[in-house]
Amino acid sequence: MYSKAEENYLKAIFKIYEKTGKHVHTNAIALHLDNSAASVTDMVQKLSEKNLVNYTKYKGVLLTNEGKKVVTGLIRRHRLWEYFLVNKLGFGWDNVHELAEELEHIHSEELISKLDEYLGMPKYDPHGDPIPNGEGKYSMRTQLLLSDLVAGQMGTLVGVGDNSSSFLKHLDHLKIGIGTQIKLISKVDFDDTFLVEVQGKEHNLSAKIASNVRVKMFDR
Amino acid sequence: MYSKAEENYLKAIFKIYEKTGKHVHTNAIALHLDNSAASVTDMVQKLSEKNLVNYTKYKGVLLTNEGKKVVTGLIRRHRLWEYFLVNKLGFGWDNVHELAEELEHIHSEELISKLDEYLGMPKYDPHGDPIPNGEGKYSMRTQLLLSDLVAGQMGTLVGVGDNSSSFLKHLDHLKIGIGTQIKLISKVDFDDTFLVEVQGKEHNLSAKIASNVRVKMFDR
DNA sequence: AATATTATTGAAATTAACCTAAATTATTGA
DNA sequence: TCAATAATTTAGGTTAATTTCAATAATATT
Repeated sequence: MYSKAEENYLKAIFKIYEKTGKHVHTNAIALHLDNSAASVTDMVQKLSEKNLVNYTKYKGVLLTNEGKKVVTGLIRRHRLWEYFLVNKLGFGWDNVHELAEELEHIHSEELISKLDEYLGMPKYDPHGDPIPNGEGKYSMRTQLLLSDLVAGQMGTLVGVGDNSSSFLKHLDHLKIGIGTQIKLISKVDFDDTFLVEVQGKEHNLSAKIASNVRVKMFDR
Repeated sequence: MYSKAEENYLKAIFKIYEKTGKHVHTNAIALHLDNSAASVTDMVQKLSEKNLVNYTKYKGVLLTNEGKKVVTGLIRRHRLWEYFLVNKLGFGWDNVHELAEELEHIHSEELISKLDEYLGMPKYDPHGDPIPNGEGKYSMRTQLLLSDLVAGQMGTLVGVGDNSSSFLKHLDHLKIGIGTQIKLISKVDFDDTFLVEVQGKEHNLSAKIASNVRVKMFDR
């Protein structure tokens, strides 16, 4: 199996690639992992040796299929543990990331498939992110950003774009969570904020918040 | 916090001390952990620096109170995870040791107290071993070895002295587990075996098995 | 195209956890 | 009691994952 360090590099590469869709530069990885660029070069060469990434000097890396498989496994474990921590042990959704980060490095296939079954094979984690199945497949929901709605439209919150504790705590405070129904009353151009209605109450949300809330439109 | 390696050394020292009750020699630890004696000396000196053991050159080590506290925490985590794996996820009792060995190194106090609560604060793990509470206290049951019973006496199996997979699988095969009632019919001096009755069936158990089965006598 | 900026690399050093081989100390049994 | 044997420690290395720092390559700016 791969070491914790290797796995964390692969995850970082995956995450950065998700945003940019281009070759992932060593510097970007160094920034993300708070490591020196020199360490990253070392590790990236090692990962390339093991055929987990394709590496071109000065250009950056891309995950190979093998590398993607490793990352999908990590994400599956991470999100299943988050689901367990929140829905069985009663942790808050703002509080489980670090623990899942440790638990995901336990590799037993049997453990994960039994945990999956015990949890009822959930499709989404507590932040609305999809949980890959045993084969690495996961469903993407058609979803929009709250900031992309048109005034008057209504949606159900299905995910958040940022899992930072401070953001999630803020949502908790507003009594907004997964499943909450949100109606966009209007966009306020003047200060680029969003007037919404949640459970009968009006709130004024910043653009930063609105662009980190993912909603699903009602089927009609 | 302490590293995995340090914790494993402390656990080994604890286990060996449990059996012998004397200073724990370098070689005994090396044997237990399958390390070289020289590595053990290194680590033991480090643990001594950190006041987790008292170390006398050429004589061996004893755990300090601090060291004992660390070990009790490890045992608590290990046994709670075993309980979870067996009673929630459906693992067999012969199959959980290695996984618990990994899970026990996750240090979150919140995780363990929430897990404990979720499990209903169990007092014994799936092998009948006591689970220390948050303060490190645990109850010892008055228990006997099956091999110490007198012919005709009956007891309930409450624990096993060996958690090896092969031993536990053998017990499974005989349909003997925690809670099983066992009656000693007679000791067979000739070949040092034990004739017992379990659920209406007679079995002839070796001395090795009988001395690794712990029973509690019926209260009358 | 020349220069400035940013990214990448190589070399040398560090730390934790190991190892082997050699030296030292303890034990024991003739 | 003292020499042989066993156990332990020391000394000196190895490996994985880091770091820092200086040199070099690629890219961007004027």
